[in-house]
Amino acid sequence: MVSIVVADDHKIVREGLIRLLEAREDFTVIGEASNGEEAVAMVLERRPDVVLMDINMPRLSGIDATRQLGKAGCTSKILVLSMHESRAYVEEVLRAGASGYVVKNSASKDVHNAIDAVRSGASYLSPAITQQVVDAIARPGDGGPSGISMLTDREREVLKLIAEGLSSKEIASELGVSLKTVDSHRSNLMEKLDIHKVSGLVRFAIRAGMVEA
Amino acid sequence: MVSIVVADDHKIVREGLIRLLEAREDFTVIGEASNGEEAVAMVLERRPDVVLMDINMPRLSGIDATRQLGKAGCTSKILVLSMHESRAYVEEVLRAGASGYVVKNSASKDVHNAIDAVRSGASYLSPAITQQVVDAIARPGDGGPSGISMLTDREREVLKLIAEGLSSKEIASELGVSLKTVDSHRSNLMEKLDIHKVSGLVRFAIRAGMVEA
DNA sequence: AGGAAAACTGGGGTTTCCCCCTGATTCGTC
DNA sequence: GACGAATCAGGGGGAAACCCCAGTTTTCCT
Repeated sequence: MVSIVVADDHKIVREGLIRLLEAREDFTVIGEASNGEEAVAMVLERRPDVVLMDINMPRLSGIDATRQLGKAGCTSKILVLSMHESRAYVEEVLRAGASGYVVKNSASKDVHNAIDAVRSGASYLSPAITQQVVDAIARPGDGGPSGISMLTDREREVLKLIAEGLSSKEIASELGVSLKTVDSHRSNLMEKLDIHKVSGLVRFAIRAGMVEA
Repeated sequence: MVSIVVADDHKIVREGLIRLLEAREDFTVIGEASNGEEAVAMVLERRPDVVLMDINMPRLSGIDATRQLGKAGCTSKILVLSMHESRAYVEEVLRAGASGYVVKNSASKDVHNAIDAVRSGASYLSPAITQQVVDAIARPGDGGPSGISMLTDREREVLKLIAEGLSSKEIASELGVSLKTVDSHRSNLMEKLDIHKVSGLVRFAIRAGMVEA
């Protein structure tokens, strides 16, 4: 019997997923969470075999939740569910400690297979993205890890706030640092991403799932 | 017996929805579509009682698909499924001719109720958004349709280029007009949309489907 | 443990661009 | 003629982008 916690911010999606999971008699859903914080707390308390975690969630993203669970020494296998197929995403998710990455455009059978895979200690990547991972490995000199992974935590934070529409001054006050510091981070991340316009940063942040469109 | 077509670009979401729908014995799903064009073709061919339509779909958005079905004289009731709760969305959806608006953060029971409602000729709006619609009606002078429809062709063109990352100077040369003209359009469209930051414009343009993220 | 590298922090100054303001002219439509 | 749309213009305030720099802390590697 495989115990599972489902985390997704949309109730109806959660319900649907649970139905699909419980079509397998050896799967049992022991909890559901509607945001990242709730997911972390629930997983640490109930210790499921597998966590089916959406990326886009309020309060704490699925990626950050995965990271926290890893630091907390949690042994539950984490299967990330995402609507994005971009390489940057997959990298981030796997580095955060997830065991699998399933795109939402998968059949329920694929999810079943993914759960079986991570249960046995393996990794699972949706067919749609394995090719991209292979591509990424095949050409390591194409400019590096494609973006977001080369940013520091602070730079990611600043990027997110830029994309949300805050001015540098507002970001400075939000983060409790000086305007000049924000300016530095801003310059540095623009240099790293080779994106030198706000519009480009916003699109990048949206593609990367850091902010909603 | 109520016949239903489900349109959503994520297969797993479709599957989940179908399960939830068929939990009601008087509901039967007679087709599923993964994009707007497919949805329009299928609905016109199979004439379901109800269409459960996601907004975010490739090729043709759920809103545009709804509009096309209306023009084609389709009598199927359209129930739009959306992850957004903003007023601008709801207005656009209803003006496109949909009979209902259900946020994804609803329980399956709500979807059942919504289908019953539109079947009997009524409208259905998720509790989360009814208040917003009431607000919008209560103050009709707050700017009108609150969206892209109030922009002129030229302003839309400028907005698109802004969102694509061009500077005003580049837009001017692209359109073959002076920098000052672009500046005017820029100011005017910002005023109309009440969005005064590039980041906000980019997100708006992406939501409106004018540019890719 | 010790040192190197990176990250985070802060500052000064310059240039460019954005944003808003007030105007104006032409054109087509109602 | 009134109106809206599109075109163009000047000027001013402010933010952003880019340049230089440097101190502190954290992280990483040997």
